[in-house]
Amino acid sequence: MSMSENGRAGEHATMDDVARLAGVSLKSVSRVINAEPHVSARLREKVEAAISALNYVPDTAARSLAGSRTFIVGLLFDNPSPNYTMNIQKGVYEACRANQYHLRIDNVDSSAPRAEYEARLLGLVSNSRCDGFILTPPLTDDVVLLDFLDRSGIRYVRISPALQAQRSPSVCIDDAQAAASLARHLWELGHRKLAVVLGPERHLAAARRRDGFIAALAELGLPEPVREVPGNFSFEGGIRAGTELLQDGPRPTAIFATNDDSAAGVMAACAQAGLRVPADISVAGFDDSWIARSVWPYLTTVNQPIEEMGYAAASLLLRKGEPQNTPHLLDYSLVVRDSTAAPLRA
Amino acid sequence: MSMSENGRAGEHATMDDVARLAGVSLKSVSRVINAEPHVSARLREKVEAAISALNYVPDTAARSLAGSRTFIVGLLFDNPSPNYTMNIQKGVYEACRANQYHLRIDNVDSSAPRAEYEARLLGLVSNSRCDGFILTPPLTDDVVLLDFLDRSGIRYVRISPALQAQRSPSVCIDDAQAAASLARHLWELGHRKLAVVLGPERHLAAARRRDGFIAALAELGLPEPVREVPGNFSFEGGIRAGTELLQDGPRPTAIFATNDDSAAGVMAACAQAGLRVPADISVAGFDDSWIARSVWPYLTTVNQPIEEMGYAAASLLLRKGEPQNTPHLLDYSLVVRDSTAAPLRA
DNA sequence: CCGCCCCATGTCAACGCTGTCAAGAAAGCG
DNA sequence: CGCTTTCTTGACAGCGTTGACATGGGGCGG
Repeated sequence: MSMSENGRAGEHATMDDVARLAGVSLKSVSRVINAEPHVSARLREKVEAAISALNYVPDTAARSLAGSRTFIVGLLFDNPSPNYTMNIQKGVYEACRANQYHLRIDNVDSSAPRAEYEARLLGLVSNSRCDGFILTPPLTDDVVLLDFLDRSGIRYVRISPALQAQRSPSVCIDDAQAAASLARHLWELGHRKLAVVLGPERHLAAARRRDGFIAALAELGLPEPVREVPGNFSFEGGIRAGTELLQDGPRPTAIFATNDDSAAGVMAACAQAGLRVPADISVAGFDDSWIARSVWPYLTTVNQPIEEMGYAAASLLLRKGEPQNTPHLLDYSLVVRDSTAAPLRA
Repeated sequence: MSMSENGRAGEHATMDDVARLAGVSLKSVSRVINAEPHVSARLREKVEAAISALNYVPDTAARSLAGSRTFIVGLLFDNPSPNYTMNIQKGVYEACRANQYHLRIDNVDSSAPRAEYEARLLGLVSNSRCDGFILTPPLTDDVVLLDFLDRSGIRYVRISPALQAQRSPSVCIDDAQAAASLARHLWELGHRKLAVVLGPERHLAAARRRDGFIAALAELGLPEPVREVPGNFSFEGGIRAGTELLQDGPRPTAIFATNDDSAAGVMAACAQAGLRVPADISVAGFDDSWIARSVWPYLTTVNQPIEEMGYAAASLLLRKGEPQNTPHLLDYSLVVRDSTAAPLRA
């Protein structure tokens, strides 16, 4: 109906205009906008007509000044991997938009000195006047932050928390099961000499991936132990880990890196060592991030619905009523691409 | 001085509290906060002491309701490449933070039908009540949007605009010169058979890179024409372009892809064709995005200070007084890594 | 048929800050 | 030394919305 006909520069209709045009009181307009009960259908219609005729959009500043809500969701990042961050952000953004909320993004840098970092983090949270926060790893497991939020009565939803899953609403996938499905995939291809590239020590989700992977193989009856080398979720770390695995000891026929960046690094190490993926060696990652399709061959990995997780987290945060503290589990899926294949017969 | 001592949940000090503690009027506090003239040093000190004692932070909602500013900068994206977007965002964010501004991010999707896209874009701009906008390509060259902003008297700064450089404040690098420096690098290594992978047709910056590259070679006296194949700034596009260049006709000894993603694709195509980079063929990109260090060998490329561009753009927007419409030029730098080397003697 | 309660709607004072205007103090000038 | 100008400070009314409360009409039990 309403054309993009708002006309003159900077002239915004106010609630007053709507009320006058609809012939009702200010408060009634407010009621319609906020979907409050005790509004007759007729009144609602009149108001809605006036709103769209005037192309009225409520003024957020006035709303938050008068009311108790700010209509802002805070998204907190620390040390972002660009792809992950972008995807989360996109999902959260869409959910905010659907709920007429705005998104405020803040970065903290945990590599700063702890005291400074903490001061900044708590300052950010207490001064930004958001209606709630969405936390991503590793902030999800920062006990100081969680304590502060709880103490202040600020709502928050965590994405893929590793600690105290029952402490707050959260969304995540079953990392262990997901890694297990990858383990079965490699097993079924015929791989028996396997290795894992671990994640950062404090990243507990990475540890769960490792555990799920190894447990699944044990269950399948893998004869020999899985080799494990450290990694740090980065491409360089992947190169180092891959190099280590290829140089010393018996060479694995398949390597599972606990995220895609590491896996890409492992593939680079293989190329350096003159091995062809997947003919000579299989490599698999985890996340299905953008890099999984920016390497050749395309990476076999586990897809986490990252954007969807962001969307779900924001929806959880914005939903009225008492939040559930049980984790909201989303589906992962195994994405078989070109970096895994049956091992050559020796 | 001030500890993170703001104490009880949700209790924020107001200007009233500050005024009372400092023993001055409300308005005086306001003056200090807004750095208005005509404030004695003594008064300023008293107020500042009270502010930090109370850990006072002005309420943005009230400020924007009462005043004419909203303290929000809008950052508009369309079809974001994750790395580019993240870096711009980071720079803009930091500049906002330095100026006590907040950042609002909005995405539009230009692949939607034109009418819908336009309605959304203009709605976004006119309803979001930002003090100004930062535009990134390709939004920088959307004439409908620019007209609307100008007509509405809304300030904006463009990052790397391609059209009508004098129309608004903008920040950019000299794409042609940057590509030329890459051309000279390849020339000096001894390459004489060169090829370019182009960018999306409408991306004019990509065209400028191509032009600068070719012009520099012509000036150096390159005996034969540079081969050109289409690309679309994506990894897949790079693979296709690379494959095309390697299959038909005389094989180039060096390939310049007009962005890093394409370059990574070209490298993948080389690997598929059994060629080794840089021994058999050199590859160079443009952007120095994150992918340049997520491939092996690490990519030789041109560094655009993307984050800095975001920072500069926001600073320009927030600076008081009449903005300059001459482009704000930032420095690029040639980043020589491992993907380029002297060609083998035939 | 009366009184009570509930539903629909309205009135009005905040919310925390800035813009306008006024007033007092200090400084400049002849 | 008195008058004007300039500098410094303050009083007060909104900004556009919501929350608390008031009001009046209709349904329902007794």
